[in-house]
Amino acid sequence: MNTTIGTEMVQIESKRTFDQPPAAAQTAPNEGRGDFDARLNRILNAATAVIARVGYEKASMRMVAKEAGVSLAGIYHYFDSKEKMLFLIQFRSFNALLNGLREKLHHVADPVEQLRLMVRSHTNYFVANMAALKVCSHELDSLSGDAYAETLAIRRQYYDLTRGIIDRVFEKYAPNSPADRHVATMCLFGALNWLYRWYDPKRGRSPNVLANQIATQFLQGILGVSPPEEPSPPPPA
Amino acid sequence: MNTTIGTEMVQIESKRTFDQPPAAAQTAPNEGRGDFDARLNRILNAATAVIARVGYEKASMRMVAKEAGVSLAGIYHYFDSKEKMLFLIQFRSFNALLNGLREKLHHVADPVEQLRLMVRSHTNYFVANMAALKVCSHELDSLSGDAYAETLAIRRQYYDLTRGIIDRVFEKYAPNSPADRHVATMCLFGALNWLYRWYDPKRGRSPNVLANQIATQFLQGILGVSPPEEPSPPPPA
DNA sequence: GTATGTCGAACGAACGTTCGTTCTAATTCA
DNA sequence: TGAATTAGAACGAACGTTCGTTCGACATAC
Repeated sequence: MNTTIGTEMVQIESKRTFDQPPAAAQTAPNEGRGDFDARLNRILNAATAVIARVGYEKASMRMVAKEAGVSLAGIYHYFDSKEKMLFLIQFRSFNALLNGLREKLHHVADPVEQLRLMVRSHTNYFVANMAALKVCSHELDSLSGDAYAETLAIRRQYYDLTRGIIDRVFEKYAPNSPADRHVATMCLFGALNWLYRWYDPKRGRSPNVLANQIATQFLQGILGVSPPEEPSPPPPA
Repeated sequence: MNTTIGTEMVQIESKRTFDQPPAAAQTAPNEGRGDFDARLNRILNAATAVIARVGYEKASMRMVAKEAGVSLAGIYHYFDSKEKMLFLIQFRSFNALLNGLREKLHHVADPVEQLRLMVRSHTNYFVANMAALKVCSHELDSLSGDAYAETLAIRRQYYDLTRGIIDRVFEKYAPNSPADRHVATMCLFGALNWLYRWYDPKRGRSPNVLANQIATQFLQGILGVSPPEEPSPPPPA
């Protein structure tokens, strides 16, 4: 099915199949789908909140049903299983994260600025979707089989995208650094993925200040000197 | 009860109470305790392995019993409950980590060297006790009530110890840095606690090289320049 | 216009399984 | 013998999932 995530469309499998062209499926061609999607999103959001609160294993389908205001059996009209439900949550988030970053990177060429962008993008998405990103960070191994492989593939793309930026930063500004690029990348992911354990946007520094410090620390850490500061307003958009 | 962890002794509560002096507790004064402790450790190690493998909620007491080669009911002679068992695992690890670091810090005065020591100590403990530290990093919220509060208190001590080092690094080498000390500290913990997700000592760089890179990146990150390198061999032990 | 048929959506109830924990009786060891 | 410790059966509770049914909106037939 086509589900809107942020601004991009991604293919997501749900229970509904579209082997037949959906032309004459409904009299009101969009109203039926709207109902379906609205309810799907409501359940997914409820599930995300519950899983973020108590963890995947402790989160029961009954809790999700209560939080979503839906019957227990009603949930199974949208997912085959609890595991597929978790898969959808993670898949949607990782896709949004990945596609959002890809799009933004087109407007920036310098690798240092790209890395700042990556950190800012990740932090902002985290602040806007705390529960979802907590589920993504904490329940990485709760899937198995094909579902796990599929999320792993997306995470791998996100890693490769970030790793490429870091490689270019090294190449351009510290080509002779002995630092292991993989270790450096995972340190950055560690700092970012650990956010869900401690960062509260309502109590701490603003997301932008936080992102700036993380990015600056990381860049100084691998380059050994203060990297060029953010150039005053970017060239005409 | 007194249980040996690494080289230090820590107070740990288990099922056995010592309201009575343990003098005449057993005919063989040390052999009985040895049996008890050996079996306790065997069960704890088995539980650590199982929980690290499948997670706390999915880890059943039956799995632990099988892994330890003990009957299901037999486990409950050593713990009141599954939660107390997890508590003991975390409590022992955090205590070992904390006391190990405290002891080592006595031999070093410069805060930069102290921080390198902290990273090396943490990394080495991780490599030597991968399953335990995975359980400590991943199951932080699986406890509740008093057990949670108690582990939180130890973690707080570990944070304070590290935070103090970082504060002194700033004070001595970059007193005017606008960086938030708390954010800096949590970035370091993020990089360290994320290790269990990706680092395999058998496949990647050696623990010492890894620790060096993490420490150097962090120090450069907050100081903006390469910090003084490790002084050649330490003074006579 | 009304009755009939169809289909997806949603429901409460129940299924079989597994969980943490407890009970009881047998066994072990000094 | 007697105290300590075991294994295995059994408990109630909670789990994910399925079942048979009902509801309501729309299409068709008369």
